[in-house]
Amino acid sequence: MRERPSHPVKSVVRKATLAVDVVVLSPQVDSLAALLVRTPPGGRERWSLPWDSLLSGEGLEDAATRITESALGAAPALLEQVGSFADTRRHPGDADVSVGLVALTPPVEGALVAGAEWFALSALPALSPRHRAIVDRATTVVRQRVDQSPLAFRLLPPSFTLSDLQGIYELLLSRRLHKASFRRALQASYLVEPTDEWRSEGRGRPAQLFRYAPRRRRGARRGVRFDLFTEG
Amino acid sequence: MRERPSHPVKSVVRKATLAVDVVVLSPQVDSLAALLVRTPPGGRERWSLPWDSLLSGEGLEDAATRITESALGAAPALLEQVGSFADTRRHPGDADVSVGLVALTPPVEGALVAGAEWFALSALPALSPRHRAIVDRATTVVRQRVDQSPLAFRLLPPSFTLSDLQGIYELLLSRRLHKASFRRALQASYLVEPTDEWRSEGRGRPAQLFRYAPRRRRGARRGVRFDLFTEG
DNA sequence: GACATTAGTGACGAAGTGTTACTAATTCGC
DNA sequence: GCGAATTAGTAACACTTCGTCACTAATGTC
Repeated sequence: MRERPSHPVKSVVRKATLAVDVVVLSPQVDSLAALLVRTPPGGRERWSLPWDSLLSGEGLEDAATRITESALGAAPALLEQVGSFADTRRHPGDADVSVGLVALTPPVEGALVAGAEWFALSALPALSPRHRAIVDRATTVVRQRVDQSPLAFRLLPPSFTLSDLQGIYELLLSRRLHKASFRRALQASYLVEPTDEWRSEGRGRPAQLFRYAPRRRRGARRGVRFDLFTEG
Repeated sequence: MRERPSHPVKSVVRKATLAVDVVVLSPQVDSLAALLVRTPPGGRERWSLPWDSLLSGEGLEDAATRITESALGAAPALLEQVGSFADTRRHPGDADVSVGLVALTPPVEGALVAGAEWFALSALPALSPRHRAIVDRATTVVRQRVDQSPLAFRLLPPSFTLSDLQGIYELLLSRRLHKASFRRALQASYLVEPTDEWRSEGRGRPAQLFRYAPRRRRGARRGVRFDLFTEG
């Protein structure tokens, strides 16, 4: 049995080098894309996630917002933590500890900051092992939370068609969804409301535009589901 | 400051004081309980979560295991990260950054380490604001993951009755479940298998003992559910 | 033996889900 | 102009899942 000092030896909190690493995601033409920044010459990889140290007194989400702005030129629409990492996988700045966050943003109009570029998630360049792990964790977390958090709506402009929305869900889950089922479930959820605008994309029938307008629903109160213990 | 000759100054990763804070949970008589340790005299609160700094080269889960052992006298059955915290809420060791983890353990036989004690989650003593936030986050995370991860089974001994299991789910979700529905869903999940032992608790019909023995199921592949956007 | 107590199951109606097949409104090619 | 192609949107059916009720089963207590 280990012994605790029975006395006021106030233990000192050790210091560690700490990085905040952000996976900025946005929908591209036909895939989800992550924003990477070019690394200074001399590093092992040419690209990395946007990252920085935590400034003193700064919260994690504040730092992630600042880091996103410095690479994207705009603040993200939503931030979520995806986990912390302190194992031996190498960080581009050799940080002892990384806090990983995922930032979501709809397609951005303005130009990116110099040195930043979008890469499809399925075609990322080489990243440091820790950054690679953070990206993988981010995609897992996004997939897990997509139906408990309005993630998909943060990847779209304020008004969107239901086909747009379904497309985002399909990107996030990387599988096809059935149109009728998707709309019926959406209807039942009271998450969107129709606007009186319609959009014509060229061919095909014009689509009605909707906006995200969640109404408080009475609690679901479902039983346990013993869902996907399938650790994918 | 580290410099690379002939090149732009490589930004230095700042140091921060870092703590690993563990919420150790175990089922007590009729509630979930968290393990707290007595703080050295002089602090603002008399109790805190078990915590420590990260030793150099140590992974977060390794640290959490070590910290749990030092308060519980045994390793936890399961660990999960619940989030990191760097806001202004006070930590008992004034750490800049906390990484919070939740540790699950079935009722432990041996004695606790001196200075450690179980408290029902619903009747915790005063904790530092950051520790309070970590506990709250831990209960939320546990509730969210209870049907995606075999959390409940880690709070039980290797063999258990289905009523035991249902009781754990009710503790974790803090609501009553219906017996028939619970068993039907469990049946469909192929997560447990019966042993040939039975347990008689005194009154009532004896119950068959089961063990956790998940069989790989074919993927569920359900549509999107637009579930609980009800941020509790 | 009557009763209380806990374990375990069958079955019914309601709600939810996957799918097919349809109608609607537009552009394109001719 | 007109049919084919294309995209949007919906009705309806079969089937599954879920909440609930009502029951049977096996033990201890009096």
